[in-house]
Amino acid sequence: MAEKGSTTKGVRTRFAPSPTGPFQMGNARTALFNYLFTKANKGVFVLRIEDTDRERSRPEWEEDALENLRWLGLQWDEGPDREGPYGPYRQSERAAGYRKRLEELLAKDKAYRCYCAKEELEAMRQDQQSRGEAPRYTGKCRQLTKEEVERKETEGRTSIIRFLTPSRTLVFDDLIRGKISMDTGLLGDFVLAKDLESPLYNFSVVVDDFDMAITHVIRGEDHLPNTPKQILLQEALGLPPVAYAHLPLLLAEDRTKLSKRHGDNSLTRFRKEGYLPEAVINFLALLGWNPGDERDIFRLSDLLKEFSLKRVQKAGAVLNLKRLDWLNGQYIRMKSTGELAELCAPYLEQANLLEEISKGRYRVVATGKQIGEKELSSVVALYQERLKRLGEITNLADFFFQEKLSYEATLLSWKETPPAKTQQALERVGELLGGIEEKDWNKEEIAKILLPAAEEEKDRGFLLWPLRVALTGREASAGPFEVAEALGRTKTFQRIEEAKAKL
RNA sequence: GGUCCUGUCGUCUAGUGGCCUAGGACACUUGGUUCUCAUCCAAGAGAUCACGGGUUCGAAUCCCGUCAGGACCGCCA
Repeated sequence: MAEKGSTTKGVRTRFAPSPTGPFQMGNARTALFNYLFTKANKGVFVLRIEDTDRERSRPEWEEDALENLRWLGLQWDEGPDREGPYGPYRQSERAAGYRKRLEELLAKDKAYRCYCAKEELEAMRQDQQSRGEAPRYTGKCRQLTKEEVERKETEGRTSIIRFLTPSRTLVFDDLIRGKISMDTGLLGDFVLAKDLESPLYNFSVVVDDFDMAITHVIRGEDHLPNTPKQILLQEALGLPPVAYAHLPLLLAEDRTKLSKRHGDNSLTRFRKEGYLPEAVINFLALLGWNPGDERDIFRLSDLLKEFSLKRVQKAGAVLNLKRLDWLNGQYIRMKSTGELAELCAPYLEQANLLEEISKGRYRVVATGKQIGEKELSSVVALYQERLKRLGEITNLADFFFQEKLSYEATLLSWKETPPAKTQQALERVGELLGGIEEKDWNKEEIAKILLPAAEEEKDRGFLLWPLRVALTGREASAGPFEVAEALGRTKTFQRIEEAKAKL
C-alpha cells in the first residue's frame, strides 16, 4: 500500500458509496460534483467502496453503483475494477492498514478498550437525554487500569475500541461554507472499531483518505458533524489535513432529507423509465450549482469547463421532478431519429410489441411483419416531440404494432358529427388517398391532397379527426399525415375500412 | 434537548452597497401555430428578498438580534 499522502501534489478525490442499498439520486449528485471538481482540476477520481458494515453490504449493491455511475458517464480513474497504485479499493480488503493504525493509537493511549455493555450505554444515553445533555459516552472505561483490563480480557469480556477525544475548540475551513468551529468536548469518546479487524466509518475514512492520497473530500452536508471527529483522528495519527467541501442536501417536497420514505429515487428507476443520462446529469448539476448566467442546458463536457465549487449553493435543494421531465424532453428532441429508435427499441421489446431479430432488424409481434431501423425510426419520430420519458413510447406508438385497433365508434366523430356524416368523411378521405400511388406515399404528398379538401369544409377537423382516429384509435396522437406515412399505404386503407365498418 | 448548518417567486436559482419599481428556468394561466395531444412562439400571474433593529445619501447585498427550517447526536455510513 503506497503512502504518498503528504507528497502528492495533484488533486485526488474519492466518491465512497456504501453498498447497502440502491444507488440514489443523492449519491449520483455527490459523485457528479466530485467528478466535475476533479476533472476541472485535472485530478484523479477514485471510487472506493465503503463496505465495512459486513452485515448490510451486498455485492449486488456495489454492482448497482458501478452500473449507474457508468451509465451517467462518470468514469473513475481508480476503483475496485480498475486497480491503481493505491488499491485495493474496497475497505473490506484493507484490514492491514486499519489494524496498524488502531494498534498505534492504542499503544499511544490515544484510544482505549471499552467493555461497557450495549444496554448500559443505552441507559446512559436515555439518562443524558432526559437531563437535556448531548448524549455521549462519559469515558467510563478511560480510567481502567492495566490490571482491570487484563482481568476483563481473561474473563472473556468483549470490548470495542474508543477514541480518547481531546477537548478543545476545533476550527476548519469548508470550501463551500467557510469557517466552521466546534467544541470537540461535546463529541464524547466515539467508537473507532468493534475490534482490530472491524473498523467503523469515521476511522476507516481517515485512514483510507490518507493511504489513498486523497486531497479533497467532497460529500453531503450530512457528514458535516463527522468532520471534526475525522480531523481529530488525523491529528492523533499524525496525518496531514485534507480539504473539505460539504454539498447541500437533496431534499424531498417536505424539505427533509431525501430517503426511501419519499419513494423510489434510485438511479435504476429513472434509467428504466427512460430518462437519459445527459438529462439526469444536467438536472443534478443545476441542483446546487449554477453558471452565474441564464443558460440552463449543460452537458457533462460543458460542465467540465465551467464547474467551480465557489458557485455551489449552501442551502438544500428540493428535487423538482417536473424540471427533470422538461430537461429529458429537451435531450430526447436533440437525438437523431436513428438514435431515438435505438433507445426506444428496448421499451417496445419489453412491452412485447417488438422482437429484435438481429441488429437493426425487428419483428412486429402481433403481425409477424419484419421491419428495419428505418421504419422503426419513422414511428418513434412521430413522438419525438411528445416524449418526456422513453418508456412512454409503448403507450403512444402501440397502434403501429397492433393488428387491429380497439376503440369506441363514437370516438371517430368530430365534435357533434352524426355517424352517417363521419362515414362520408372517411369515404371521401379514402377516395382522395386512393389517388396517391405507393411511390408517392409520404406525408407531404398526403397533406397536399388532403389539406385543400379539409379546407373546403367549415372545419378541418371534419375530415382530419376521423382519419387520425381511424389510424391510431386515439383521442390524442401525432398528426394524420405523418401517421399515415409511417403506417404505409396498405395499412392506412385497411384501417380506414375497419373504421367505416364500426360506424 | 444539545451542537452545527441554512433562510430571494410553489420549485431550482441570478444577485457580493446604487444598473433591482428583484432577472431567468421549471410548474401554472391565457392566446397563437396544418383536426387532437405535444412541440414551438407570445403574454400573464407569482417574491413586502424570514422578521426586527442598526450602519449609510442609498441595503436583498454590511453589522447585531430574533424567528423558522434542516442535518447530526449508533458497536450505520
